[in-house]
Amino acid sequence: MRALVVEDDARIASDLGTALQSVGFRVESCADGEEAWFLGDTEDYDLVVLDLGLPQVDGLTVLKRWRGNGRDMPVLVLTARGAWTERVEGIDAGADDYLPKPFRMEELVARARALVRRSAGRGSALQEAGDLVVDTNRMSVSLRGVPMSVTALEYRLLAYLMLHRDRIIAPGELLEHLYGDEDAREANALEAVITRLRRKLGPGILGTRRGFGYFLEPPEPNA
Amino acid sequence: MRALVVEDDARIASDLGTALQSVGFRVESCADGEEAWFLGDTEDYDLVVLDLGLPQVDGLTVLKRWRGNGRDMPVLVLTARGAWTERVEGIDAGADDYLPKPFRMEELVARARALVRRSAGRGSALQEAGDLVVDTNRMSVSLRGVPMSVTALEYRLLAYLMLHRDRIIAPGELLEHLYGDEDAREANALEAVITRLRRKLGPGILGTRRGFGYFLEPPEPNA
DNA sequence: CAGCGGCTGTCAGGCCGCTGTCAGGTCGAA
DNA sequence: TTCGACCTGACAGCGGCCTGACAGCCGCTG
Repeated sequence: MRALVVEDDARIASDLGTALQSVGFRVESCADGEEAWFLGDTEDYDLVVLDLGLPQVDGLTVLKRWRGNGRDMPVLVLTARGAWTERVEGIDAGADDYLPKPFRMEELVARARALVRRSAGRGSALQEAGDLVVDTNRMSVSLRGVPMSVTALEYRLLAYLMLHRDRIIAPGELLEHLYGDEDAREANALEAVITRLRRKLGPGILGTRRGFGYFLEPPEPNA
Repeated sequence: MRALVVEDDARIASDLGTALQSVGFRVESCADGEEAWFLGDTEDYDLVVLDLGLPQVDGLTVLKRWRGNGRDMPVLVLTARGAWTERVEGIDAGADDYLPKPFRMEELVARARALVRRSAGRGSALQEAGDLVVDTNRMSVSLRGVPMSVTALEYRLLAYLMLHRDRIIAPGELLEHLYGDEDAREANALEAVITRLRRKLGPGILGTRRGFGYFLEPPEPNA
C-alpha cells in the first residue's frame, strides 16, 4: 500500500508517517499544496491523507484539481476543529472521509484502512480470492482453510495482489510498492519473492502474463 | 491500560493517580478543561476520570466535545454531591458512569475497572487464552491453574496482549502502551521483557511473527 | 545510613530466518 | 530458431530477534 501524507506541520506529518507505516503503508509526504498537486496527479497512491491548511495552494483546491483530472484514489481530509463549513466544501470537492484535528492516531489508522478496503470494493478484514484468504488483522494467510506461514515481504506482495485482484500488476508497480524508488532493487529480487511464494502456494494461484505482469488466478468455477 | 485524570484539586488528583496506578493503570493527569479536551482528543486512553468543576472549560463541555468528535473511550464523571442535575446533563453528554463527591477510593477503582472491562467487550474480570488466565481484579496471572508471579511491567504487557488477542501487536504499539511516547525506550527494552516473560511462561504461549510483532498463541485444540 | 534484593533498561554478543544477488536454465513469442 | 522475459536453486550478508550479564534505581530493613 502506498500512501501520500500532505501535511505542513512536520511533527504531525512524522507521526502520521510512522503510524501508517506500522500498519503496512509505504509513506511519502509533502508539505505544500503545489507539490501535493503534482504528486497526486502523477503518482499512483492507494491512500492520500490531506490537510486543508497548506501553504501556496489550499488543500481543497488541490483535491478539486485531482478530481477534475479524473484521479479517484481515496482521500482522507484533516479538517480544523469545528470547521463545519470545511466539511461541506470537502464533500463537494470529493473527499472520502474526514477527521477533525486534533485526532487520535488509532482512529486515523482505522479510517485509513477502512478507506482502502472500501476503495477496493470490500469491507472485511478477511480478504478472499478463491482458495486464498488473507487476514489483515493477524497478517496471516491460509490456503483452502490451512494456515500457511508467509514472510513480511511475501505478505505485502500477496496483500497487494489481493487488493487489485481484478487486474494485472506490472513488475515495476510491484517493485515500487514493495521497496519504493529510493532503495530500488533489481527486477530479479521480485522474481525471487514470486518464486518462493509459488513454492508455498502451489500452482494455479499466482499467475504470470508474459510482458505484462502478475495476477491472482480467479477461483476455479468447477468442484 | 492508560488513564487520564482530569481534576483541578491537586490533592484529589494525586490520590486518584496513586489509586489507579496501584491497580495497573498508567496515569496521566491535567487540571484544566482546555488541556483535558486536547489530551482526550489526541491521545488514546482506556479510561478517563473527569471532574466537572474545572477552570477555563467546564467538564461537561469537554465531554460533549469529545463525543462530538467521535471519541468513545469510557468516561467516569465525578459530580458534586447531590447535584443530580449534573447527572442528567452528564448522561446527555455521554458519560459512562458517575461518582458523587466525596467518594471512597475503593469504589472509584472498582467502577473504573468495570468500565474498562465493559468497553473491551468482555464482561468478566477473568480473561482466558488457552492455559493462561489473567485476573484484572487481583492483577494476577495463572498458568494451567497454577498462579504465577509477574512484575508490574510483565503484567501490563500480558494484559494488553490478552485484550487484543485476536491480532498481532507490532512492537511499536507495545512500546507505546507500556511506556508512552514521552519517555520512550529502545526496542530492546521490550525484547528484554518478552524474554523474561517467556522464561516464566514456558514455550507455546507468547509467540513472535518475525517482521510483524507479538501475539498470544491460540489454545491448543487437542487436549 | 548502609546493606540488600527485586525490578528493569542497556549493552554486547550471537543465532538464524529472511532476502538480494548471481549464475544458470526454461519457456513463450515472433 | 533466436531472443528476451521469466524462473529457480544456491549462497552469502543483513538484520530482526533473543539472551546473558551488568548496573542503576528504588523500596525495604536493620
